Amino acid sequence: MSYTFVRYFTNRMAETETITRNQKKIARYARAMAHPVRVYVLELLSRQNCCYSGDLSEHLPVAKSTLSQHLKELKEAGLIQGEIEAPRIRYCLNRENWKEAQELLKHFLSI
Amino acid sequence: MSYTFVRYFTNRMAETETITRNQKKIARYARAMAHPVRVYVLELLSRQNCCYSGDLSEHLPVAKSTLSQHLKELKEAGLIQGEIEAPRIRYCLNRENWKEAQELLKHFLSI
DNA sequence: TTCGTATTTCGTAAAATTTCGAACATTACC
DNA sequence: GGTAATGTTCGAAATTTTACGAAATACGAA
Repeated sequence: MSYTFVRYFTNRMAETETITRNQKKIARYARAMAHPVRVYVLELLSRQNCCYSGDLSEHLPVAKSTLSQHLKELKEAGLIQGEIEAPRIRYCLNRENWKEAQELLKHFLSI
Repeated sequence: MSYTFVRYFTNRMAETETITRNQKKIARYARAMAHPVRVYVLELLSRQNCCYSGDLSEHLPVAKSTLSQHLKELKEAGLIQGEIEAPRIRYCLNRENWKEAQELLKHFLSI
């Protein structure tokens, strides 16, 4: 059970605050997924390992600067990471955090 | 497999628009879950069937009007519903839409 | 009918999100 | 050193979100 790697306070409310750390994390990840463009990007990245901003820009109906903004937010949420490669930047999922988001959200949805 | 009740365009991109209907739905549900208070409420409701606004208000560190606003957003997202009962209002999950959210998000997270 | 309880809606304000085009960075190649 | 290719950051504007207290609503009970 991979769940054992994430501690859940949700059942015991084992913290002073009524809203737990995990609930805040869930909200944070959900916020990152709260835009169609970002859902599209995450879905693409979890299917094919990596992609370039240009690939996305070709298909998505938003300005490059807008796309860049969304990528920045996914990066700030910890869900993706970008590696500079020549004139381009290669974006990949941040597997570790993606896994945490999976576990937290799936658990949250399964209660 | 309950998945058969939700059609996924995510693999085939079977629509004219690059962003699919389901990706928009996922973003919409994620947005509803994008605040700690709303995560708390959803988690409580999926654990115990129903609750009253007052119960929540007692525990959460927000003004009643703020809580009411969050409940309204969950209602607008289709995730909860409120039934008038005496002077109070009893909030429950909207099981049908909650199930859709579960299926869409879990599938999205499992790709 | 008047009062108290439970909760929402309104008005308002601050902060965050979303979007775009223009300007700026970085590197590869003549 | 120029120039093209690929992206990001900046500046600005519109919209949305979040939050609160005060006022309004709805209803049961005295």
